[in-house]
Formats: sequence, structure tokens, C-alpha cells
Amino acid sequence: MTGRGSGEQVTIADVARHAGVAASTVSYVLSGKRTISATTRGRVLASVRALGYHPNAGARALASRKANVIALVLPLRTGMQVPVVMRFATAVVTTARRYDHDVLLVTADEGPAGLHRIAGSALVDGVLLMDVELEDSRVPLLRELALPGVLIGHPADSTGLACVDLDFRRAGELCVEHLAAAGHRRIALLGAPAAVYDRGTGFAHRTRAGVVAAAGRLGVDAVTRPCEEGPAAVRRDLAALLAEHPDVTGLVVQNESAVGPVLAALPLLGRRVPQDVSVVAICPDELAEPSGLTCVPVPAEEVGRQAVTLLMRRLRDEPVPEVTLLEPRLTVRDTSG
Amino acid sequence: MTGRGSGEQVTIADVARHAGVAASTVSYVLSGKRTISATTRGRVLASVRALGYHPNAGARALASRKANVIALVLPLRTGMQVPVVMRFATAVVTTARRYDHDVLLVTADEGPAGLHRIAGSALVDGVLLMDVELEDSRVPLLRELALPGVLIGHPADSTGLACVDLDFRRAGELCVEHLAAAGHRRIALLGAPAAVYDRGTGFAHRTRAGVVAAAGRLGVDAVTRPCEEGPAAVRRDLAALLAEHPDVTGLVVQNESAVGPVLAALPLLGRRVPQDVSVVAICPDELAEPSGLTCVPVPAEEVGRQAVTLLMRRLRDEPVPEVTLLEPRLTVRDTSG
DNA sequence: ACGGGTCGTCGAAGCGCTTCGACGACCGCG
DNA sequence: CGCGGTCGTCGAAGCGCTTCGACGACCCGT
Repeated sequence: MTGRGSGEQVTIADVARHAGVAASTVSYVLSGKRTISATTRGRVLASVRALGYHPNAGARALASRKANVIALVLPLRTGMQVPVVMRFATAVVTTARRYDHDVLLVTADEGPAGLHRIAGSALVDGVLLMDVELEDSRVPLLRELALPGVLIGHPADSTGLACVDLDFRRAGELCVEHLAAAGHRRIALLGAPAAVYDRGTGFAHRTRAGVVAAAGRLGVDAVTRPCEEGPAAVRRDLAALLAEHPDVTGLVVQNESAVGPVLAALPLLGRRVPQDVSVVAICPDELAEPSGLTCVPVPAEEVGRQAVTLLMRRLRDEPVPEVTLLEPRLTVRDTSG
Repeated sequence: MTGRGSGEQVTIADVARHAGVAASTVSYVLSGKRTISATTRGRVLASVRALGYHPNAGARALASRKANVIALVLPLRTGMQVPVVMRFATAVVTTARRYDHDVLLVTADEGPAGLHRIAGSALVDGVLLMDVELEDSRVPLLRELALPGVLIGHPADSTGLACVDLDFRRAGELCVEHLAAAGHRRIALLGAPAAVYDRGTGFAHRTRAGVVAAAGRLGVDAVTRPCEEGPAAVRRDLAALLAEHPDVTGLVVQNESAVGPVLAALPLLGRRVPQDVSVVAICPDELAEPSGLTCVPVPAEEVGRQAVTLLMRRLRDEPVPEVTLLEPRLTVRDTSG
């Protein structure tokens, strides 16, 4: 039994009285900001437990000027890469709790105004920004508000910020290295939709660069080609690719929505997997695993953990690297050989 | 320009000084809890805007004893019906903002302890509990803590609580009614995994009851059968079902992970859709829509909205119904006729 | 013209916590 | 044996806000 079930809030004064000390002493025991004798500390902690004391968040925030809450700004506009976001959110919450922080959920569609509100009201100590665009209006705002923030992905100008992302260039290289090691000499990248490249989105360009670089280094041919979304479009783009380059035997796919259709369409195009064509994808592992697809997973949990860790460091005013790239790993399954 | 970009917090005293009134007057203007002359109000609001004032959340929470934050307890343990959860969360955040509340994200794996912490620290005013089990340890705790809460789904004993859920019984009826109206006389329900029924999970039982009841009422045959997860298992269970009941022409599927495999497997089992067999699913619309599947969608947004609305009502100490069932609607597409 | 209501505003008292300065008690050193 | 220096604890002063009671000013009816 934790003393009292429900009822009125237990205050620090209650604990102090129960332990026979001053309220400030209780505070110091709990924060460890001053030395307290072992006996007193023991008595206080016992009282805390006996009364089921939890410090009042509002009062604490007011007095200490820190909320112990961070905001997670998610691209909740429907139609995103949902499972990844979810796993990411889980990791963020879990990690934040480990640092004794809670997580406030904010939707991206509140936009810059949301950041203003949150910063102005001191609701949170810092912000995790997902789904950052190359020229994101919230990024300069973050700088201006002096609101500690960590970005997932990275914008064009990342000076003075902290960004976490998968090292997509390395991911591209990894795929090519794997295929080359398996003996493939003609490789193709079936990439993101053309619009994504045109927008100059970082991850797509970096992956392509990695593929091309690795191919050059290893002396294999590599062609790259955008790929539109939707089963029909994927089939069309894949067919076109194979028509132009019929001798391709290694395929890198970086387009979540293309994974399924590609695997379905290859046999129809006369290519058995992996006998005729090896397929490697850069996509969430959930998507790859059930199909036995060799892939470089997007490590959502790891990104979440890293992001929180960086933010905590910033909150302590410790220096953090501007860009943190996560090392990709390739999981070999049945579609490559 | 909103006055000052970054820098120190603007307090209510700053606004009061700027407007030439007392701080309490500013407070009353903002809360509307006392009548204030139009001229004064105008002056105050102008100052608020000029200075870019946002009330300090901690101070406000401390003084008013309400945090203006609600907790959303999500089943973030990986492997849930992810897209639904996501849309639900979006709706919750958006609706909560409309009531001037923010949303704290809590993972279910913090369990009862998390509720204790949150309640004890007055971090939130109320709780939205998702993924409620029939005998959920958090439910009695909610009662004991006198923490206003709204449940998504409903537990065995819902007295004194507020629950929101899709009316699954009605959903089951709806599916049967639709199939019967199309002339089908032998109908099968391919349901949740057996374990789900064994756990006594409400929605599965209620759906089955609805199917059986409607079939009885309409004088059609209905068989029901659990269905395990995973493409292979689904194929097996479906094949078994059709072997035992080869004359089934109407199929109700209530198992997200089964939808794709069922549609893929039916042709292989010699059944064309919808010529030989009509298929109706109870599943997220995203899943059904791309396949042209007739379905009763799970209205995640609507549930989220309702849940927040109910919670807000509870926070205002207004009476709320113990159980709120959402009327299911059936969307006719290509797989039934 | 005067008492009784509003109406609009103000000042002060907290809400529960952190933090700063103060201050005994006790230590070891010369 | 007395003096400076920790060490451990306390009291008080806010943090920025809401809210309560008070109190002029004004309007009404008579």
C-alpha cells in the first residue's frame, strides 16, 4: 500500500512534517543538490514512500524554470510512413522517461504557431522535430526562439542545430557492396519518385550518390531511376528499367511503396528472385522481413534514442555535434545471392 | 513582428504595466471570469499581442490547479494495429487543441505506475486509455485515483467510467445484412485469432454475436471460425473453412492481417471475387480501399474526437454516459455483390 | 437627493516548489 | 584552548499566475 490511495495532493510540506525536517531539506534530498546526512536522507526517503509523494509538476516547473517535458512534433498528417513514426515515438517516450522527462505530442500541422505557443508558455524544455523539410519554416524559428531542438533528418542549413539521421549515402554504398560481393556487375537503383529528387530531398540524393560512388569504386555498372508511387506505376517503371537495361542482375529499391509491387512484378517480367535478379531494399524492416527481403532497415528506435539523448545534452548546455549519422546495417535474407 | 523574437519570458505583469492596469485585470480579460469594460479589454488585448504574451504553463497550472494537459496512454508496444493508432492520436491531438489542451504521450508499458506518477504530480487533468483489456489493472486504479479518464474499448466492468467504442455487434450485423440482401444464404465469419476469443476480448465476441444474431434473424446460415495471423496461417484457415463449408458464398473477415492474404488466396482456392464469393471486412479503411474491398471501417478519427469530447465534459464535471457506441457504416466496394 | 445595487478594477494572498544566504555544530590545527 | 572551515540544516524569498474580497463609481428608483 502506498499510504493513501486517492485524495488530496501530498505536498513537500507534508513530507517534511512527517520526516521532521524542513521542506528545503526534502527538496535537497530529492534533487541531490546539497549534501545531506545519510540518516536524514533515509528518514526523508522513507516519508516520501510512506506518503506516496510526487512533486507537483507545475510548482516544480515554475520554481526551477524547467518543465521536464519535451515536445515531439510529428507529421501526423495522415498518409505518412506510419509504422516507422510509431516505433520512433515509442523509442522517444521510453528514452525520455529514462531521463525523467515526459513527452508532449504536437502535430506538425500546428506549424510554427505551435512552436511559438509551446516556447512562450514554457510548457516544454526542448523540441524534437520530425519530418523536417529542406527549407523548413520552423527551423529559423527554432533558432530565433532559442528553443533547444533536435531534428530528425536534416534541412539545407543545419548550422547551429542538431540533426540525427540514417547515413543514407553509406546505406546506398552498402547495398552496392553487397550486390557486388555476390558477383553482380550490373546494378540498378529504383529510387524515390522524381518529385522527391526535384525537391532536393536529402535522403534520396544521398542514397543515389552512395550507390554511384560505390559502383565506381568497385568497378560495376550502376544505373539509377526514379520510381513513382502506386502498384501500377511501379510495374511500369520497373518494366521500363529492365527494358532499357535487360542485363541488370542487382536491384536496389528505395521506395517503401514499391517494395511489394516490385517483388510481385519481377516474376511476371521473367525474372526469378534471386536466381535471375537479386533485390535489396532500403525500407522499414517490417516491410522486408515477411517477404524475406534483404534490406537496410531504417533504425527508427535508434534514431529516437539518439535524438532524445542529444536533446538532453543540449538541455544541459553541453555541446552536441551538428549532424549525427547513424551507421546503416544490411540484413541479408532470401532475395539476394 | 510579434514584438520580441526570443529572449526572456513575458509575464502578466509586463502586460499589465504596458496596458496600465492591474495584473489581475489582465487575468480576468484572458479568462473571461469577470466582466471587464470593452475599452480596458481592448487595451489589454492589444498589449498582449504587442508583447507576444503567452501565460506560463507552470504558473497557471499551479495557481488554477489544472494543467490543461491530458494524457494519451497508447499501446506502443510494437506490433499493434499501427495505422489506426496513428490516426486516432492525430484526432485526439487536434480535438484537444480545440479545447485548449495539450496531449502528453504515455506508453502503456509504464503501466499503473505511470498513472500514479502522472496523477500524483498533477501533470495532467485527465487520461485517455487505449487498448483497454477486459480486466485491466489500470481501470480500478483510475477509479481509486479519482483521475478523470475515458477508455477506448471497454473493460468487463465499466461502472463509473466512460468508454467509447465502435459498436462491433452492430458492425457484425451490418455485414450479414449486406450479404443477405445481396442474396447470400451461407455466410462465414473469419475472425480474430483464437487466443483473442479465449482472452475474452470484447470486440471479437461482440462481432461474432452480431453476426450470429443477424443471421438468425434473417434466416441465413452463418459459421464462424477464428483465424491465426500470418499469410500462411490465413491461407490454411481459409482453406479449412472452405473445405468444411464449400457452399459458403459470403465471407466476413475481421482480422487486419488476414485481409490481404484472403483476397490473394481465394482465387487460388478456385473462388473468384465477387462472382463466386463476396467478401466484407471489418478493418481500417486504408487497408480496404486500395483493394476495392467492401468494409466496415474502424472510425479512428471519430473515436478520438468523441473520446476527447467526453473527457472534456468530465473535466467540467458534467455527467457523461458510461458507454458510447459509435454507429458503424458499411462502405460498398467491388468485393461484394 | 439618498440608499442600495451593479459594474469594473485593484491589491493581496496564496498554489507547491527551488534556491539562496545564514547559521549552529563540529572538526582539526596551531 | 581558540579559531577558521566544512557540513548539514533551516527559513524566507520568490517563480508567474489565479482568485477572493474590497472598494470606488456610477445608475436606478423613490
